[in-house]
Amino acid sequence: MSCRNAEQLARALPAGRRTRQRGAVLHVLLDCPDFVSAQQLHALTTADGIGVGLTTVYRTLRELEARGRVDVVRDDVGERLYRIRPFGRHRHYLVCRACGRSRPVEADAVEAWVDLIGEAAGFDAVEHTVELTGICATCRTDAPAVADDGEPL
Amino acid sequence: MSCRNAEQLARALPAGRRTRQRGAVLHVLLDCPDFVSAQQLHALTTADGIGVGLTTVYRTLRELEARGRVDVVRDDVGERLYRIRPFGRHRHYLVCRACGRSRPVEADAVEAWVDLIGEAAGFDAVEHTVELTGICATCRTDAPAVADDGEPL
DNA sequence: AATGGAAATGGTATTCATTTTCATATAGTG
DNA sequence: CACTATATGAAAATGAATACCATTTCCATT
Repeated sequence: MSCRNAEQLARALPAGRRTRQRGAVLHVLLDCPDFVSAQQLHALTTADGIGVGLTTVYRTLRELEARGRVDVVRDDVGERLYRIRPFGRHRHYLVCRACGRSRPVEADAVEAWVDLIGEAAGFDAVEHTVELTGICATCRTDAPAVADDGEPL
Repeated sequence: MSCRNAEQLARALPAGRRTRQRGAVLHVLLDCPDFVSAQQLHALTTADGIGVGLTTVYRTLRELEARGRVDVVRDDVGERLYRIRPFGRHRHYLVCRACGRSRPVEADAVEAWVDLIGEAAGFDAVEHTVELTGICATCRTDAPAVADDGEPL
């Protein structure tokens, strides 16, 4: 577990008290370049020896979400997946359905479109979610990352 | 419960056998201009006297989804909401967070953007979900449709 | 360093949408 | 009408997320 993101961690933290558990959740999140679930984070902190209760993981994630420090998507089961917001502002992602790797995409066009639509319809306080999934070039070329039954090979 | 959508119903049905239950689910769906949950559909068919088992409601909805006859969104709890696809093809919606009323929006720009992004990133089989929510003009002007605690007034 | 109270933690129980199971009923064909 | 693949649905299972609440911890203050 590296610490190269120390200042980013410090920036993300300032919400209430500094506790071992919140630090652990953030550390794991910062080491995950892709979206992870609360359950996975719980397992990862446990594996790291710094156990964090499931309740606290959920609470911390909700707080980070409220503070706009993470982006959230839902997988096909409706489970929430979290990822540290890489550039400080709201982003959308293209996620590979095979390997799970995600990359932020340039979405200014969509933001503008949303504003336009909302205004045209006379809606206030318009919020939006945009999620893109596909098969990345690597997974198309290489052997599939998962078997047909969904089990890792 | 009107029958003005008889031909639409007939077009939507052709999947497996013609049963009382599937007809009932479709009837209720066609009478709902907005998104409804599986649980609500189950309650509605029960209220209509044409009871349909919860299992069958879920099965029918999954079939309709697979056949592309309904659009699906998720509410903030992750619950799936269904709506008959009004123009035969994939649509996106602007949903009022206060009254729940939804309207399809013109999203060709987004479809084009998605294709562009997918191609630029070298992704295949790109799928997307776009959901817009806001407060409609009526709800902004009139008394709010729900109390602060979320209970209907 | 000691204190005290507000904030945070986490094990357990609960909720609730959705899925699975499987015995029974039904559609629709021959 | 009989027969069989298909459909139904009650009950049980699953699983993410939340509520509860006794216990612990942070940290400003003395």
